[in-house]
Amino acid sequence: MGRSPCCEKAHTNKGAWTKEEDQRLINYIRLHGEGCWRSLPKSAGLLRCGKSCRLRWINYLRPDLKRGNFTEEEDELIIKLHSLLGNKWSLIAGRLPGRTDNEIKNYWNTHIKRKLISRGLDPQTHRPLNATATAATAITATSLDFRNTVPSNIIPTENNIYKLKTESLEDGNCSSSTTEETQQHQQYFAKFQNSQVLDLELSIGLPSSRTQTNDSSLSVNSIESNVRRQFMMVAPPLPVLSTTVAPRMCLCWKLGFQKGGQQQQLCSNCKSTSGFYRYC
DNA sequence: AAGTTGTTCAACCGCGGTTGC
DNA sequence: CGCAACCGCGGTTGAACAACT
Repeated sequence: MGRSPCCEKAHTNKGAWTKEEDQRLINYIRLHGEGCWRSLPKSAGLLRCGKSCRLRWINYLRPDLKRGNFTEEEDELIIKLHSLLGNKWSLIAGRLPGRTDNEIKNYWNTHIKRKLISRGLDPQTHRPLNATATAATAITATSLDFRNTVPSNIIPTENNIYKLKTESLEDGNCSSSTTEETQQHQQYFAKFQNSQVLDLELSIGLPSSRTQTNDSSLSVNSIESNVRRQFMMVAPPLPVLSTTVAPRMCLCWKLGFQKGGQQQQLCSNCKSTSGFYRYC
């Protein structure tokens, strides 16, 4: 025996909400709070599916919604977050107080896509539209977007750990060749080196089968496990961050919430005892 | 003024993970 | 343990409106 159905579809309204329906929903949530969407329509006297009530409240009626046009700062933050998270609208919305995932998704599709194209960038990959495939994969790896294949400059080591090949960049020379690919990699890494953005001893690791299935950290409701899952969602079954070689990565700082030297970037919110760095 | 095309965004749909029975 | 509903998410749709011809 399973649960009983949430609503009788034959007796539910669809389409645009009326002011009366909105008011009923607002009044009910003011009195009883959010949640229990299944029983809400009946209790509130609404001929709507619980799912529809939830959507209406979250996307339109919630009192903390910002409304109005997006600011330039919000635009840039959305672009930055999208380059890291992909189409994870709810995660992106979590970083923009007063904005909903639906609103950001619509805004992305109607405005930001065009904005990026006008800048000569692919809105999905954030790479130059005319970039070569090899250069693109290098950018992909170093910007921690693992949705594509591991590029040739990421070299496998033991235990499924992949390392970025950087030794040829330390003295500014390429020991193997001066191909266009290498030059592009050099330029890209040099940019990071100059701005002290990334520790080039960054390692990425493929999650082992133990980590994926038996690691107790995945079964507990910890932030660390959530972050692991989020990375995996962005990039299954591609690499997740490994902290075995100290990839100091604080997203507060990466997203522009913090300033200063790299070692000070790891805010207390981001540090975890297991060595994994949180979103915060 | 009327018709056509483009844009916006609220709402719906279907899927995957979770949870109650 | 398996089934079925719940919940939340991302993709898509379509009505309303604006801009253009």
